[in-house]
Amino acid sequence: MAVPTRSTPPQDGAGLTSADGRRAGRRRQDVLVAAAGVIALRGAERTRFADVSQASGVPVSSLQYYFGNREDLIVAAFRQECQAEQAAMARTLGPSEDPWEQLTGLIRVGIVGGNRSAPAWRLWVEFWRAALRDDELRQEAHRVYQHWRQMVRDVVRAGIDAGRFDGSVDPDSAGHLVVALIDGIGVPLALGDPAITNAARSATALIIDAVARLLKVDILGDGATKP
Amino acid sequence: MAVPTRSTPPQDGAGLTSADGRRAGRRRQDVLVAAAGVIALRGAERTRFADVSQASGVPVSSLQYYFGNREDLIVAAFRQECQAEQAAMARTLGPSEDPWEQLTGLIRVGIVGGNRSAPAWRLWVEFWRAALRDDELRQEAHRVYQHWRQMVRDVVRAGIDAGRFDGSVDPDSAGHLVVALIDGIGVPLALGDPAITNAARSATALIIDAVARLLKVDILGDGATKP
Amino acid sequence: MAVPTRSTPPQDGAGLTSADGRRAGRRRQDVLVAAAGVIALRGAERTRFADVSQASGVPVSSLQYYFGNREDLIVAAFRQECQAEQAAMARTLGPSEDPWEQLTGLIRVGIVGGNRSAPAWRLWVEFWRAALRDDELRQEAHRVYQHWRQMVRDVVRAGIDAGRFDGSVDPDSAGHLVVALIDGIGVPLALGDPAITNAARSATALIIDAVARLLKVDILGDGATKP
Amino acid sequence: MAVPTRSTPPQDGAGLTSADGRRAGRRRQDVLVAAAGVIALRGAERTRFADVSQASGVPVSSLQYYFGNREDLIVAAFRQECQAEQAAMARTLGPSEDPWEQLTGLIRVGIVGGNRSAPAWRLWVEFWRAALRDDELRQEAHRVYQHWRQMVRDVVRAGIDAGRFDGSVDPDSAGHLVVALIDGIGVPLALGDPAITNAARSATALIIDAVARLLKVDILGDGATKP
DNA sequence: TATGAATGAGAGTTCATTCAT
DNA sequence: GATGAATGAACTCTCATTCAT
Repeated sequence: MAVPTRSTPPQDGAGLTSADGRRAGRRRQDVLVAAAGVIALRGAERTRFADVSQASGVPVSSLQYYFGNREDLIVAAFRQECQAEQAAMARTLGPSEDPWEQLTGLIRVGIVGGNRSAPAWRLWVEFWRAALRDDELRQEAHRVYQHWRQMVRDVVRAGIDAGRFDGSVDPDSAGHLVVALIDGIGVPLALGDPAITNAARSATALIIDAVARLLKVDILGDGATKP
Repeated sequence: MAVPTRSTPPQDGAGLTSADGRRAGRRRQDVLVAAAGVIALRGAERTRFADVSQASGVPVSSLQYYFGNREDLIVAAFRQECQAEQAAMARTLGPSEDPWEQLTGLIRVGIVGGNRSAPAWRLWVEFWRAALRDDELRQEAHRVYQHWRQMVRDVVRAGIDAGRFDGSVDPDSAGHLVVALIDGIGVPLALGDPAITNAARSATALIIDAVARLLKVDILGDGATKP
Repeated sequence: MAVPTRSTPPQDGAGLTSADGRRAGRRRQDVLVAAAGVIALRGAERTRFADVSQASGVPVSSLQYYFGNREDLIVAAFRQECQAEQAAMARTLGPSEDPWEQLTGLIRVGIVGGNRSAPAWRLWVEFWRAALRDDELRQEAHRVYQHWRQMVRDVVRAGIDAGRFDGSVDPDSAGHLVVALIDGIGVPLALGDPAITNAARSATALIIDAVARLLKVDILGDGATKP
Repeated sequence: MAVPTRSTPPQDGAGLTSADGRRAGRRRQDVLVAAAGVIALRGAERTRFADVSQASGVPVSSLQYYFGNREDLIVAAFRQECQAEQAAMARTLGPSEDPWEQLTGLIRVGIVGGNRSAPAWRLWVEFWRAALRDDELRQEAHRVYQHWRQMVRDVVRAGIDAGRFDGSVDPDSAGHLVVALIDGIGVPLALGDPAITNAARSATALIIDAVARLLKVDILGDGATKP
């Protein structure tokens, strides 16, 4: 029984579940996804209203009506992407209860993203760049990092408790390191570095191996962590 | 072969050592350093001729006369910065002959940069962003990565040969991982992430520790690598 | 003949007294007063629907529904203000029967307006400016001037007949001059000219004195006009 | 020996007499005159860069290069007009040494302006309106009024000293009144009020007559001021 | 009747670039 | 060789207005 009204202006973050706001949310959402695509393609600074308009089919003035500002549109697109990423992360933890599987799952999702590695990484580089000078985005970035590391930390702690990971490992540090490894391998991936792209061992395997080494994982699950 | 007049519209990289072209080279160099400063401050896309002019004291039209294009000026500034970074890296290897000390030296320089961590990292993030869409800069980035990893690889190999690092370590992988760890920790540093900035263990210590763990370094140098 | 529903898209000037159109008339009136306030504050050209909406609490699209056009809304506001002014003038004549008192009353009201001199004068300057290029407003301005001068003329004539003013005075000219003096002192008042605002003799006294001089008023009312 | 260079950017008020600034001054001056024309025609608020560009033959971006701002262009045009007016006033005093002739000269110039009465008055109304909300223009307006009144005051004082005007007249008040009369008659002139335009006695004669009355001028110059 | 949603038109402003010394 | 003057192009933003309840 969707009300066939046009749509309502954003209300930023709200309205996703409101009665007839669903369509508004839809349109807003669609625009943001389109905007994120443009950003990945052209870069945030070169993302014009005209580009997003063309990509989304929404008139320029409507975009301004929805988001107020070019700046705000870009920020909204980034935030939406961050939320999507975090949601994907959270979903990853579900399937298995094994800490190591959960951890490798997180790493895999972190590196490969929504199965389109390079473009996704380009967007992240754009995000970092934008967050350098935008307070709102910087806060968002801190939140994302915090969430990221916390998920890793929790899994590592669980792994230690379960005797799967070496007890000498500091879960906090592990959180920092795993995230750093992922971001750090993401940069050359974004840049299409042939040394990574064509590496005998894929980026993901490389990182997972390193993490196994760091945690001295008991890969077999027999309680004997690596020497 | 001395150029009798002041200087020639640069020819990129040439003339740096010519007799009185030195002065011209100086000016070019100074401008590029100033430009890099502006880029770190305002972002590459928002770096206008007027900004660089103000920062360097060189008139706008002279900048154009020297570098031709806004784009070209930015690219030149980035390349100059890359070269400076690589030179700094190379210098780091000199003082000691001990592989572990050399390696930690590289890491230290990589993370702390020219003793102004955050601003330097901002410039790197800008560089990655710019390299995403500029062929010339992307090639430059690949070169930088290659050089980086090679230095690490060589040191690791030497360390293994010397029995300081665990023999099971793959020097190639080590190169990738060390560089990834550095870049990966650099991003939150650039963003002023409080979780890193205020961390009990400094970013550098964190990374060095992780690398030690990965390489099972014989820290004491007694030939017994970590278990 | 009562209009059964609330009100009709105004028809300019009609419906003010209809049975329950009174409410609608009220609202229209209120909006126009609010609009006049905005005009005095921001200037007619910079008076946007949004401003009047905010000042009156009436939604933008309702304003358009009521008044049709931005232009038309502005014009209506000015006309309403003119009518109010003329009504105030007419009321002034009532209390006294003495021509000189009536004349000074007119001058006083003309200069001080609705007891908020400067803002009122700002509105008049706005009105003149608007009337320069709007036929409807220009006609209105001519009407206002005519009415103004006529009131003065009539009072002057009565004063001459009563022997209070010098017989050599031409009532027509007096009308022009008195109105000119008032408008002419109003301009610096509107502009906050310190030379007027802080003048030893207030603007009103200055003008009344001059008019007395022009008319050679027999101030004492003893039949002996000034020499 | 005019240097055939293009022109130099404004420097507001300066450069009118500088060596090669003459051409710059010329162009600037021409633009301002053209702008004043547009303002009189369309009103200051509706004066677009495009209008002035068309009227002056100077490209829009050059106008911005010269004046920086639309606002600043308008202000400059008004100020230039004010200066021209004041210069014309000052010139008026020269020819005769007779106070009454000087005074009527001032009045005539004040009312008729540069021999194009109505358009000139439209510009003044625009000026007042603009000065209502622009600090710079408001100051300018105060200066113009001050100068205006001072000229009248000085002439009146000279006239009293010479026995041509009645000694009971206060020169200060006379300054205010004469200026007020002129402005006050200018408004209906600007509005094309038929009652003034077609008046048997022209606006100028009307005002001069009133002033004569106020000052009890000894028109014949025989030392006997009017009774 | 009255109002929120959406959009087109128009204008200012910034900035790289060209031109002429 | 080096620089100031001038200008065109591009883009954001504001705001009246139309449309659909």
